[in-house]
Amino acid sequence: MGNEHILLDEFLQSRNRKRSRQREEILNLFLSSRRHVTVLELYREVRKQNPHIGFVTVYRTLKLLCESGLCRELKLEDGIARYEKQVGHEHHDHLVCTKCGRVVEVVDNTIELHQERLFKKYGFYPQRHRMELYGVCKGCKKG
Amino acid sequence: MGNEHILLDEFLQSRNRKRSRQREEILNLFLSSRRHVTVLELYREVRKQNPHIGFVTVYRTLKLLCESGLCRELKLEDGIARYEKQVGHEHHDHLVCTKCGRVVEVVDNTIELHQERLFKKYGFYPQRHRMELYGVCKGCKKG
DNA sequence: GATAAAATTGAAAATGATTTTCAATATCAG
DNA sequence: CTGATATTGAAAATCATTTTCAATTTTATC
Repeated sequence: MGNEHILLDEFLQSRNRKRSRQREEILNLFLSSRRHVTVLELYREVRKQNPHIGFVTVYRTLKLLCESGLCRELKLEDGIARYEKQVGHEHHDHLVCTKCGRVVEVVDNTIELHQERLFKKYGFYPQRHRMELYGVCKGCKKG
Repeated sequence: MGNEHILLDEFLQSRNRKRSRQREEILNLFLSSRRHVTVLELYREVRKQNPHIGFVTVYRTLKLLCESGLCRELKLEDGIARYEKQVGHEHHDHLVCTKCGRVVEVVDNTIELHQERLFKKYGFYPQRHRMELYGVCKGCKKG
């Protein structure tokens, strides 16, 4: 059993919630799916393996994974929720190709620093931020 | 007639589209409404003045104003479209209070510069970006 | 000014992602 | 094992937004 399963179990325990076969399977497929997966994409994977698991359960499990800290929800311009693994992944922002949809994860420490300064400047207690850069990637510029 | 009405008319002309009483009224109320107005908020204003103007017309007119460059659509974490005047407003990002919903417009040239660098670094042609900072404002920290 | 072609309007219905409902089923502490 | 409690899944509800379409308005042209 992978580390993530242990973390999920601990989370469930701590909240008086229960394990289930479905959650195990969905977590497994989530972990082996591509980054920035949508609910529908993951559901299709799940259904291949176990057609008895419902769409709503995938939805709910992804939300649960976000609560547990294993997963992070990402909403780009199209407004559709995408989910990315959190464990073993540092904070990062996203660079998105508006032609092919490719998503690159980026970090810039100077930007991070200046974001903190903006919070301070306006007297805000910082919680989180979102930064997305939209452009056309190398491949799509040529094509 | 304000400058914005002239700009809208020119835009409509250039696209073989037509002026209308509704568009005039909606533009007026949009211009005098608070920044970051939602469709519903603006619709309520519109209805006060002219109950015959429909909800969908307000929707469509705001989209039209965005096309014309008079207006910019903004989607924060809640996913509800908000609209802000573009004319006479420089580019800016948003600092949002997660308690009271207050929105502050911010600019940081260093951040802008480093965003450009990120585009360059990954070989992207830059189109636009979105940056939102979420925290708790001074007033809400005390309360 | 009249007119015809084309765009706009508004009410209702459709859409599409997400959430809720609820009865049946599964989990787990004791 | 058992009862209390959580989860499941199908269907229905939600909610912002978009589309449809017949009636109306606008505007270019006569």
